[in-house]
Amino acid sequence: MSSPFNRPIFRNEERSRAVPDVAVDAVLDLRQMELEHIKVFQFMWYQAFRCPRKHEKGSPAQRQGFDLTEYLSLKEKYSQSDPAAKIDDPQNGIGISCMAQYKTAILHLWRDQIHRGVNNRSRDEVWQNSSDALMNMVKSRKHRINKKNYAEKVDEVSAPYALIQQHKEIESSFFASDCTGINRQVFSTLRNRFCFLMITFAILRGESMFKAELSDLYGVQVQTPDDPHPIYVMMMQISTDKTNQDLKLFGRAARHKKNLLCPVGALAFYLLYRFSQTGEFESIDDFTKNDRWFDTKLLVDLQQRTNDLSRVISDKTYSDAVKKICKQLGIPTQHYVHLGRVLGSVLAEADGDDNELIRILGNWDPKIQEKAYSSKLPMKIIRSRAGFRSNGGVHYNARTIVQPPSELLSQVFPWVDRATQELNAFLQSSPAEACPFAAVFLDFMMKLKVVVLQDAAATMVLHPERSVHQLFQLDVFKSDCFKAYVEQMRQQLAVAEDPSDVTLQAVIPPVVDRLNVLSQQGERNCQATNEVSNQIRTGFDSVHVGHNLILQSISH
DNA sequence: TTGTGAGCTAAACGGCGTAG
DNA sequence: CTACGCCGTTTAGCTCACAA
Repeated sequence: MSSPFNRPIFRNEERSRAVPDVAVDAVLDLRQMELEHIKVFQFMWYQAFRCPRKHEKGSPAQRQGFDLTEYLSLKEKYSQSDPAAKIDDPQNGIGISCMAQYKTAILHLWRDQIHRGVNNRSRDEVWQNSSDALMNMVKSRKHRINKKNYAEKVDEVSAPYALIQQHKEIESSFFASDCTGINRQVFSTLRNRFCFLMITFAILRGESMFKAELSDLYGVQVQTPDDPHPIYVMMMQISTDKTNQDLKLFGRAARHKKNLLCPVGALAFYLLYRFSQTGEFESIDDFTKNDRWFDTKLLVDLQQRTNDLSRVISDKTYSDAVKKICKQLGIPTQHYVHLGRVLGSVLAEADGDDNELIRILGNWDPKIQEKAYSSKLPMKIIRSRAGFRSNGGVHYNARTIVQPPSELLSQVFPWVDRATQELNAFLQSSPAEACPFAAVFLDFMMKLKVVVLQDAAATMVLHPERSVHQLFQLDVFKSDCFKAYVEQMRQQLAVAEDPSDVTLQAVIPPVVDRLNVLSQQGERNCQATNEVSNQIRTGFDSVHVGHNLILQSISH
């Protein structure tokens, strides 16, 4: 990990080749002089207006720091622009975070100079308002520059929605069904799949996984008197994490209801295969010596044949795998290592889990979750504002499930199909290009086609007086096909008038589950089983029995 | 007493490259 | 093909001081 602050900054005077620190290096040009406001401002001004640096293809990476030539040409350029007019934004510039890092490095340097007695200026004489104004300018210009460059919007709004729809596909891709023969991908796919599921369902950070050791794992079995089956929870101690002061943090995940999504099962598979390849514990028969196995990492690399199982794998290893899959599935996202954490949090929110609990599971400081991860999908209130009960109950909205015939669909927004095809063809032929938000928008328009027809048909059925409106004089609504569709809608809506049908149907599967479980429990609950079964049978026999009775039966 | 922003810093990301 | 290093840049997210 390259970071400006992973070592003492100004300990050594000489510049070591091993120092990767960008901000520090940039500031190096200031080190030989006594810091004072003008120098600092010029330095920051240059940073604010220079081009972001990229790797030159083919040439070795070269550290740049303060480029005097570039500074002078920038100065020339901006001195010519009309001083009365607002200063132009650069085509593209570094962001506020980078500026903030420079500022931090400068203030460190200033303190260091004070400490060494080579500078006696106050902070205000080094960092003045004009420098702060520069910072504010960089901060506020981001939006303008994005707008001007037509920056992708995908991460701001849409990514979580796409994730919810596709997380099962992500899992299957990790499992890589083509790993049937002897294949060196097998190990890494099993490892990455476990990593993904664990991060998702325990809402972890990637690095908690990378740094975890086998000796951080243990399990807890929980069973309340009402539980027919125990819940087995896998616990992972997190001893090093972003910030954890003196607190010990945990990753927690239970065996998942769905076999394929189970992180504990994924771990079991991964370890089975790994041990079969490494034979690592076969030679350790003495678990009384901690030093013999405590350093063994949970996630290891077998590819490089370093045989060092205490080595932390690089985050890139995992993120590249995730990236590949996202690309393959056409998932618009900027998160890779973080994908599972985002996805886990978003899924929990969509399931209506309490935000406080999400924070606890994700080991989050309050407010960070809302700020950084919330899908902006508070489902409870959204359901309630859409006219449905906000807690409990099933979601039932009859008009939304009557699928319109394709003949009608093709007449609404006819351009969408063509545009989608063209976009797909474009993405296929030039995978390097990415316009994810276009795909998301087209997907939305596809859905709106259906909405148009469903709501129009429902209007015809429920509010026929509105059929005289100009809107409904459009060709599509005049066709026989549409009239047939309206009839279909009429039937569906008529059926749905009887809510007990709906609720009863929704309740049946859990009831059957419960019945099966009870009968498996045998004698212990024999009496209760009969009682419940009888009540439920009565429920099925009579149409008039509401779902309350059944729910009652279930909860007893 | 609770909420908030500045400050700081670790983690993540992206694009290049190399080794096995 | 996987793994991972390097460099530049952005994001995540905690702590603390201070305001409301």
